[in-house]
Amino acid sequence: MSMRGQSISIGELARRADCKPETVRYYERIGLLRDASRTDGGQRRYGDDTVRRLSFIRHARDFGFSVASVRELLAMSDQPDMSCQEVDAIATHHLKKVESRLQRLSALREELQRMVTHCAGGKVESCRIIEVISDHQLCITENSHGGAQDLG
Amino acid sequence: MSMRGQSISIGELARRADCKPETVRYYERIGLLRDASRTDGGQRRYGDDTVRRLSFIRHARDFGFSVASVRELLAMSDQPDMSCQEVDAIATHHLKKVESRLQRLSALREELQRMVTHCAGGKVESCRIIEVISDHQLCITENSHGGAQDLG
DNA sequence: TGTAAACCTTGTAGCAACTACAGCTTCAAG
DNA sequence: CTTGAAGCTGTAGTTGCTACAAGGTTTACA
Repeated sequence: MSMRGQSISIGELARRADCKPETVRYYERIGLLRDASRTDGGQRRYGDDTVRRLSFIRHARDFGFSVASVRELLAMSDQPDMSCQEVDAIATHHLKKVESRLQRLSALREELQRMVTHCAGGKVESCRIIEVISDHQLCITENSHGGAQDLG
Repeated sequence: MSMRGQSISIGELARRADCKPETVRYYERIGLLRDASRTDGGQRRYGDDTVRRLSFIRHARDFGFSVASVRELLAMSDQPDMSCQEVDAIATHHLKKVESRLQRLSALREELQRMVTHCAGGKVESCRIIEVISDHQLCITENSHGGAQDLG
């Protein structure tokens, strides 16, 4: 095995994949990235394969896939001969979740718009925003109820 | 001070505000709810005022306001004579965040739809989904880039 | 009055997915 | 050969809860 291409430091790797060294170490710790080879002094050195792998991870995370899903996607992409049914299943499942999130969020936007529009700028006593938050009855949409999922 | 109206247990309170006892204790710990009065045996007892306050908190959280924002909103609603400019500012700020989140999410949905639609169901080798995640160049929208914010 | 179920108590640890230190060592440029 | 940036490990913090364990209290019913 040649050492050629094992010349990228953790900082450089992070820069190329648009994240931070801490994140790289974190991914190594949880097993998304394999243990890196080291210099004599103990610093990590990477090759282009890891740049590609890390970029894949970051993009998938950007797309909103959970680390667990990324793990599965990585395992599958490591086996090019496999059927991609499972890949499709994960993506479709994710799409469903995104769609329902989208619905909730847009109901929420309408409610907030309504609140803000109706706030006359007077006293807190008669503030439309406080009222709507206090009394769910004043909501138009039923969608805006149902448990907050990290919207905040 | 009469003890009348201090007869609601933590479980009952939680039920009325649609959350769990653990959450109530948590809110007490972080100072969103004041320390409750206790029975001789040391159990918490509440009045209707707390039911209203907790409902307010839960609704605000449902609307996606952070605990920090809820804290500010509570402080303001405790002062009915104040101008509600700040309330409006918090809500408007929140609305902006919701709107940008919404845009990102809908770009994400399109990309996922495109991925899933183009996945022919063949081998992982030629899987459209894996390709798009691997290579951001294949994305249509620019919006789908920019750092994942708790999408899942 | 006894007892058993249902509820409550505190404290602690866990979740996701990082992020931010502190206190030290190593590397690379000049 | 020095200096300053970057890297190392390990641990704790973030947000907003949730989930125990190991006990104590309340309440309803017989």
